[in-house]
Parts: sequence; C-alpha cells; structure tokens
Amino acid sequence: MKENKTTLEEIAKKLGISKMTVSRAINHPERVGEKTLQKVNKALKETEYKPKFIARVLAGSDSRTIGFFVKPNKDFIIPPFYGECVKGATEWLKSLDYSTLIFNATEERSKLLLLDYVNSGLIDGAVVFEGSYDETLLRTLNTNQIPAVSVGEENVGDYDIPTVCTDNYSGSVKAVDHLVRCGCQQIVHITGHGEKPSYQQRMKGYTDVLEKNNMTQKIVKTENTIEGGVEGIRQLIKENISFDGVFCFSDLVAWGVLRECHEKGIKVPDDVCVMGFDNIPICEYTTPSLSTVSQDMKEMSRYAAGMLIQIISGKKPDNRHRRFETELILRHSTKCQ
Amino acid sequence: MKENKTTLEEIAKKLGISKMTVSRAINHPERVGEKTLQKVNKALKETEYKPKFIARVLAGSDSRTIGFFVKPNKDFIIPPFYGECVKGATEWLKSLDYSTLIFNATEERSKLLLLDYVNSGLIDGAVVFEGSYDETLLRTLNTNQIPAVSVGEENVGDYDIPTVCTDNYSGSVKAVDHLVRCGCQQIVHITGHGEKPSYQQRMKGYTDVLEKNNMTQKIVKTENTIEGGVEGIRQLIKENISFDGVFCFSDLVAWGVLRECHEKGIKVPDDVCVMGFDNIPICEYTTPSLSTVSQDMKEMSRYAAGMLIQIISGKKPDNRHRRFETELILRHSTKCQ
DNA sequence: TTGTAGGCGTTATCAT
DNA sequence: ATGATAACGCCTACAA
Repeated sequence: MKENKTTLEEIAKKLGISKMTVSRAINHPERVGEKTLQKVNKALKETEYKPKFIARVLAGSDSRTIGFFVKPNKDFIIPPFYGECVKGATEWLKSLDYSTLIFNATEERSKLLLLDYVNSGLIDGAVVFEGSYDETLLRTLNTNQIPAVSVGEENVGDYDIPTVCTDNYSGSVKAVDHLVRCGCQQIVHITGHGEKPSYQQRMKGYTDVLEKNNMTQKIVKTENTIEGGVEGIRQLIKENISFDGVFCFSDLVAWGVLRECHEKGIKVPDDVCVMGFDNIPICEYTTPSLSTVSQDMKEMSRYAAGMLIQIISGKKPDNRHRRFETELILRHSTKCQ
Repeated sequence: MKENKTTLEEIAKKLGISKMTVSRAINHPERVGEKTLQKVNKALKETEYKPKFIARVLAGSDSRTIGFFVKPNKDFIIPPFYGECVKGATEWLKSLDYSTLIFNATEERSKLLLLDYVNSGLIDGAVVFEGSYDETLLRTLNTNQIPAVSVGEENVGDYDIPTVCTDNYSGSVKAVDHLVRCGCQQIVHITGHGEKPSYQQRMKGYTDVLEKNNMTQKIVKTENTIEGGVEGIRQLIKENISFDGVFCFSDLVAWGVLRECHEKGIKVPDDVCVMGFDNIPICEYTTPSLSTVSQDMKEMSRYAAGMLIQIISGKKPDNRHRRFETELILRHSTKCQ
C-alpha cells in the first residue's frame, strides 16, 4: 500500500552504484558505460521509476509548461474563444515537447495558485488573455522573469509585454459595411462594458462606417455572455428603438441576440441582420448560423506561443506586437451572401 | 532585473536570526516572540516575500489542490458538462481553502504532465470524469496514494474508487415517457459509441419504455458532439427512417439534432420532439430551447469533492457510490408542457 | 566512466 | 523562544 515512491537513491543502492550514475543514465545516457546503462535501464523499468517533477524543477530544470490565463464567464468555465486559442497553441507546443495548463486568473483562490505556480518555476511562459491580467499577476510574472505574451489586447498597462491581436478596427469595418450592403438602414452596435482598446476599436469601426453612410448610431453595452446579447435586445425594445441590423462585439453576444429575436418573433435575417465577432465553433450551430468576423485564434495563439519560446530560448522575438488580419465569414444571419 | 526571488534565508540573515524563526513566524506565529514576530512581519512585507510553493510541497506540505481530469472534444476544450461540475466544486472547495486545476487527461503530452503532477504531490485529490481515465492514470493515482473519485460513471474497471453519478436509467425513462406523452409514435434514440455503462443505462430506459408501449425501436450511434447530432439526423434521413421523437444521450448531441432538423425543414417541436440529457447552460439558448433531463452537476461534483476531502483527512466516506436523482426539465423542443 | 559534495527553498525535529 | 541539522528528490559542478 504505502509503496513510497521509488527514488534515485533506492535504485542506486540496489544496483550498488551512486545515484548520480542513475540520474545520468536518465538524462545523459551517452555519458554512461554500456553495461551500467543497461543495468540501470532494466532497474528503471522494473521499478517503473519516474523522476519527481517538482524535485527536478526545484533543482533548476525547466518545467516545459506554458500557462494560459483565462477569465471564465457565466456560460463557460473556458469561453470558446480562449478554448480555441488554447487548442491551437497546445497542438503546436507539444511538437516542441511543451505542455499547456489553463488557469482561472480571476477567481481569488485560483489566482493564488497561479501566482504560486509562477514563482515556483512551474510555468516557463505565460499566455495572458485580455481580461485576465491585473497588477499582481503582471508583477509576479515580471519579478520571476517569466516571459508573458498578451493575446487579444494590444495594450497591457505599464508592462511592456509583447502582444498578439487582430485588427479590430478593420474587422469591424468589414462587418458593418456588410450590414450596409445587406440593405440595413438602422444598424445598432452592442459593445462591452469597460474601456478595453479592442472594444473601442470595434466601436470606432462602427461609428466610422455609420458616419460615412449618414446613418444614426445607437450603441448599447452589455456583458460578454449569451445572456448579455439577450439583454441587449430587450433594452432596445424597451427603449422603443427600431433596428434592422445588429453588430455585436462577440459571437456569444450575437448568439443571445439571435435567441432573443426568435423569442420576440423578430425574423433573422429577414427583419434583422446580425453579425458577430470571433468566429467561435458554435457559430455554425446557432439558428440561423451566424455571420461573423473571424479571428484566427489558432494562429494567433500559436504565434504567441512562438514568441514565448523565442524569449525563453534567449532570442528577441522578431515582432513584439503582431496584428492579424480578420476575415468576413458569411452565414445565414445576414441577408446577402 | 535578475531580482532573484527572496528566500527565507535572506530575510533571516538581514534580521540576524535563523531562517527557522522566519519560517515559524509564517506558519506558527504563536510560537514566536512578540517582538521578533513584528520584526519579521515587517521584513516580509517590505520584501514582498512569498514562500516557494514547490519547496514546500517537496518538504512534505499538502498542495491543497484538487485536480479535475477532463476529456476535451471537438467543440469545446472543456465541454460544458464538465465545466459546470468544475464550477460547482471549485466554489465549494475554495471555502475550505482548496484550489482546483483542470487537466486534459486524453492528449498524450498533457497526460504526461498530469502524471508528473500526481506523483509530485502537486495534487492532493483527483476528480476523474467519465472517459478521462485509463490504466496508467489510475495506477499512478493509486501508487501515489492520491484519493480519486469518478464522476459520471459507476464503474471504473478494476480500481475500487468511489463514484458519483446520476440515475441514468430512471432519468432516461422520464425523458422517453415524456416523449410518449407528447404523442410521439416513432421515437428514435441517439446514443454514443462504446460500451459505457451510463450510455447503456440510458439506452435501457429507452428500450424498456418503447417495449412497454409496443413501439418499434431505432437506435443510432454518434460522437458526443454537436456534429454528432447533426450526423445522427442525416443518417436517419439517409436510411429513410421516419420519426417524430428523438431522445439524445446528451445535450450537445440534441443541439446538433435541433440544428440539422432546422436545416432540413423539420419543425421542432411540431414535426419532431427532441429531448436531451444533462441540462447544460446552453439548453436555454438553443432554438428552440431544449427539453432535457437535468443532472445536478454542481451538486454531484460538490459531493465528489466532499468525498475527496473526507478521504484526504483520513475518514472513510459515508457512501462510496452515490447516485443522484434526475429532474425532467421541459422547455420548447417538446410539445406538451 | 563514475562518484562526491553541495545546493535548490522549505519544514520537522530535536536541542538549547 | 530560538537555533542547528537533516530531509524532501533531484541536478550541476567538480574531482577521482
């Protein structure tokens, strides 16, 4: 029962050699004699020996782990946008023999754990998603010399960390232009609370296009959740605003919009056209399927991971602030193809 | 730059005392002299000292962390069912000063990390979700004396670990009975691949009710994803099977069913009634909203966490195999209220 | 090729 | 109340 984990020392003793030789047999087999190596390997197999990870890390090894810091929301513990990012990066990182781990960076107790991990060397690099960073976190990352990259936001307060994001402005312009092309006359924008640059850039795209077309603007603010979209529509109706186009700052919100329109008997796309932002996987499965602006999440986070690896290996990243292009994805929540 | 993390030793030296006193001031302040304590506390604040987590763990401390082992799917890196479970348990555990961490237990590289964590003492207990366990994992858990609880499946191979699940059979009976009550004459069941007991229990509920009502059965198998549901419907259509009721083994699949019915011009619930299983949050947001069988995920995983804590603190859990009741949740994918 | 000493940062134990 | 020592399990650096 108390099988008390085998240690290097035990194996060494059993074989009548020093533990260093065993350690070497594992990490630098080429520096060990032929016979000894075989002897050791046999013993390793028999005992099913596995070096203790934290002992290694405490002794100075890299953890070969990249942490992803995420902010859960009401609908999902890992919102789809982040999930896609993590997937993309994980796949790429594993080819370099790196693991990934997802942390809730917002809930108090989880953040404590996260900080412990960071200043224990359990994390070699961090991908910090917009919304998940705060002062403590960034400082801890900094004093522990853990490379960090921000994904989704171009601006991370006072800390000069590399960023990867999409061209929110032009993406937004594409989306609203498309609504105009669909013949919408009264286009509403649903944006998020707070002052996030990404939100403001998307909003600017909206206002610019509307100005250019001489249309009256209407902006409402909500949470970045499905329910947020539902409430956005309710608010518009309550305020007696009429509209035939809605540009949402996220797909989650657009989903809620679709849902509430259906509830209120508003036909999409016949009465109202709806555009989202992100292109998360479920866009295909809303009813109707959701037209949106695609951020290449896999590529973005793969790029972020790449920067991290570069920094970890001592090189300067080629481009500290990379901005990806967006793509308009047309499905059935908008009228014209 | 190289701010080389402060250590106990450094603080001690600066204060001209031994590091043990500093350590005690942190962990057992009552065993330290008044003046010394104040002196130390002041220094701790000034240096922003934080004990290194892994050093503590290596020295024998508990990590106060519970790991959740999850199997991602195509749609979500953390499928909603697990997400809800984790949320529920996390909230409860934090009141006991425990943290939670989510691991991908299926991807090869991630599993390696997971195993490292387990045999490093980085995890005090494990909640293993159905589908995420395999031989290696369970054995590692076992040889490392890490308490584990399975959620979602009653049976975990040869390992005698406690389980928490729902009464799949009666839940399924409720669901299919309801479809009958709605007047469905040709009820189809979509189940999952493999031989999972939970799937089979749900299937048995279906076959029993259909037999009792003298109805002909039709079962198709798919993946547990949205796309799986889509394909289920396609298959039925391809086989030229007519149906007016569908009981799905999960909400994700039901969602796909809803979507594909819409695509094919099949009206839900007028032409076909659809029932899911799980009651994940997005059930409210499908079109139409999804009738389903609710598993109390928060409560289940809270209970699982409770067992873990009991075992960790040396007590025997009261009930090693707990089964929760289900509840029928009626929304708009079925006809009668 | 192999072994010895020391350190990574903490805590428990046993003295003082 | 405080300190010295050893231990956790591994690795680097140096010596043999």
